[in-house]
Amino acid sequence: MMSVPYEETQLYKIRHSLAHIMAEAMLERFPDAQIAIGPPIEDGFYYDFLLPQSPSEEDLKWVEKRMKKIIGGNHEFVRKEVSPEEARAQFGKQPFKLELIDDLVNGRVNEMGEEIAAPASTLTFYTQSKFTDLCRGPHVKTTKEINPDAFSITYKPIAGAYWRGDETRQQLTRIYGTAWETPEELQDYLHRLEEARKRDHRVVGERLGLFVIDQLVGKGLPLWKPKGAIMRDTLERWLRQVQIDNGYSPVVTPHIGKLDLYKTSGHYPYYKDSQYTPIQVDDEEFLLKPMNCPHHCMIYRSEMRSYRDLPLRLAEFGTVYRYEQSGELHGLTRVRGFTVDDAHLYVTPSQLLDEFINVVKLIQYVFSSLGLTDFRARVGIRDPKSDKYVGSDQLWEQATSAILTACQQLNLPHKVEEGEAAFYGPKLDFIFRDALKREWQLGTVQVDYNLPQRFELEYVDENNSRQRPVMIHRAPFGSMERFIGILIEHFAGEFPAWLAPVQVLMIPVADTHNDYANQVAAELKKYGIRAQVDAGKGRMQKKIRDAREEYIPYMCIVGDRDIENGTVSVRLRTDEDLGAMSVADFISHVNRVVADKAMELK
RNA sequence: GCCUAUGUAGCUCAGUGGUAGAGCGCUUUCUUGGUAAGAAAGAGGUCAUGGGUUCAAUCCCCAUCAUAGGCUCCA
Repeated sequence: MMSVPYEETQLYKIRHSLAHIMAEAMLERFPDAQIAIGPPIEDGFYYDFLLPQSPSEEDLKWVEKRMKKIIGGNHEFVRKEVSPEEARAQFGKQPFKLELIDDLVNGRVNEMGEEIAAPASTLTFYTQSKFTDLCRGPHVKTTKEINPDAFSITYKPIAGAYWRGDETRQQLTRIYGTAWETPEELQDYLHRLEEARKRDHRVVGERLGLFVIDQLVGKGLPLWKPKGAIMRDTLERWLRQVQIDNGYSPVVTPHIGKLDLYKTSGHYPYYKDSQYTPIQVDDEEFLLKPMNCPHHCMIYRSEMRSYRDLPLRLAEFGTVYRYEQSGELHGLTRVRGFTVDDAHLYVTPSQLLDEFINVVKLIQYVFSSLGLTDFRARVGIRDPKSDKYVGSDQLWEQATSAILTACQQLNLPHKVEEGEAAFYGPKLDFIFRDALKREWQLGTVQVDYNLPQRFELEYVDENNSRQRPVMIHRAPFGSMERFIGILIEHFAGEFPAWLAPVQVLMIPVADTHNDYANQVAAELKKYGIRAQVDAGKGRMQKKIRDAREEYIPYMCIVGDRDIENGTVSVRLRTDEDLGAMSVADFISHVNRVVADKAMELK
């Protein structure tokens, strides 16, 4: 299917034009405002302003109303080519625009900060109604093409944004808008946002009792409650076994290490700002472990290695601590203490490609077992303009080409992106799209020639000469916290049975049936099924309702009939009624669904 | 870290310049009910924290902390 690039669509023009209309209305409300840029984005547009005071809700409502009025005026968007001098004259009181003009005329960057090929000798203006903007277009012909009831600028609070995305420069006020061709599409979009809010893992996690973040413990330091911990443990045990089956060796390392360890690894100067301050004890300094790699390298180095020992695959669910900036913390997806499903593979150069391919296959297996099928691969390479990377060009070439070759051999569609590499090597990331089509970076595989060098890792080859191994870093989940956060949102709390914290809830019809319910639950537990009895007060209808709201996959209603026949009456969280079945049949049913990691409960 | 907003019971949220309320949840009692909320009573709050204004502050002002939406960042 051929698709038209976004830049050429009508929707793009509508959104771009609305950005200009918003700027016009804003200048009426705030005549002293300085205007920066206002591009279309996914789902809408924004415009950045420097304002004397921040706009209130009333201001935004006024502006939105005024925008509808401007649209109703049926104004033309008039394009005009101008010389740099004319442009400067027009925007004499708009310093941001003057800077943009300078950058265009001097052939530096365009309004989005992208490098441009040649200096611009002419610039273009677009004018609608009483507003003229420096802009390359395209726009709608007239405001008639815009449906005044298909956009909103009050759907989202105003935001702060740095001029040119540079944190050392001025902070502007950004107003976001969303815009569509029809009011129905707008409603649909707002509805989707509402849905996303409802499945927010912070909300669902609280409601289902999975985890809690308490400020007395510290920001970004989640506490796993019993129901969350059992999920996490289930995932961890499964992945650990999968890894053991694939030749990985579990290891365990401490939560702190001497500062010198990270100086040796080279991590310390690079990530100084995002680490907890070192702990001083006697004459030594320790760091809360920000990554597991150095510890694993020391395990490698603790013995003389032969080429026969390689690949050596060291795996650890290693908890690390990173001092993320406070504004970046977010529920479970961005935290300060988290557990990486980490492994480091030490391989000979000739094993690199095969091992890399095996790692990717393992990650694919892990994702597909969880029913996560919608993901893409991204190859992150160096940003040629940055000097933050270590290692020789030759090693970078080698590593990059190994990754690209692996992608080709695996037939893995991938996109190469500059500047996405780690400081020590290129990487392959798996970007997952959840049920709401939002993208999340999950698994990552990285090739590293740097750490083996820094730790002087060696093995003895066939000719009895010492060689340097290559290292592969990999984490299919990324981190347990982030991964579970994403699973919560993807499944909206309705986990497949094998992951559900409570798999079966026994609901006695009356409390005279509690004994039987307890007896059946004990039997289920014997077979490894996570079963609970709701022996509390209240009617069974209420208990069914509560179980539904907790998304418990199986409800077993038991009363006189079931006691008489030795059955359970099974109701699914999908409201489907499986009717009465013997306890033995139910156990084998649940065990099959759990063993298959099936998405369906039937 | 920066911009903006918010902070009242375990949760969701009303409310007021004269020291507080609802629903859900929790406890107890009554109800023993076959597939989405039975009834009643009770417990529970230094109104985020610290200052200031005031005869009087949960409410107004300032600071701090936390949270949210963004920006920047993300080994």
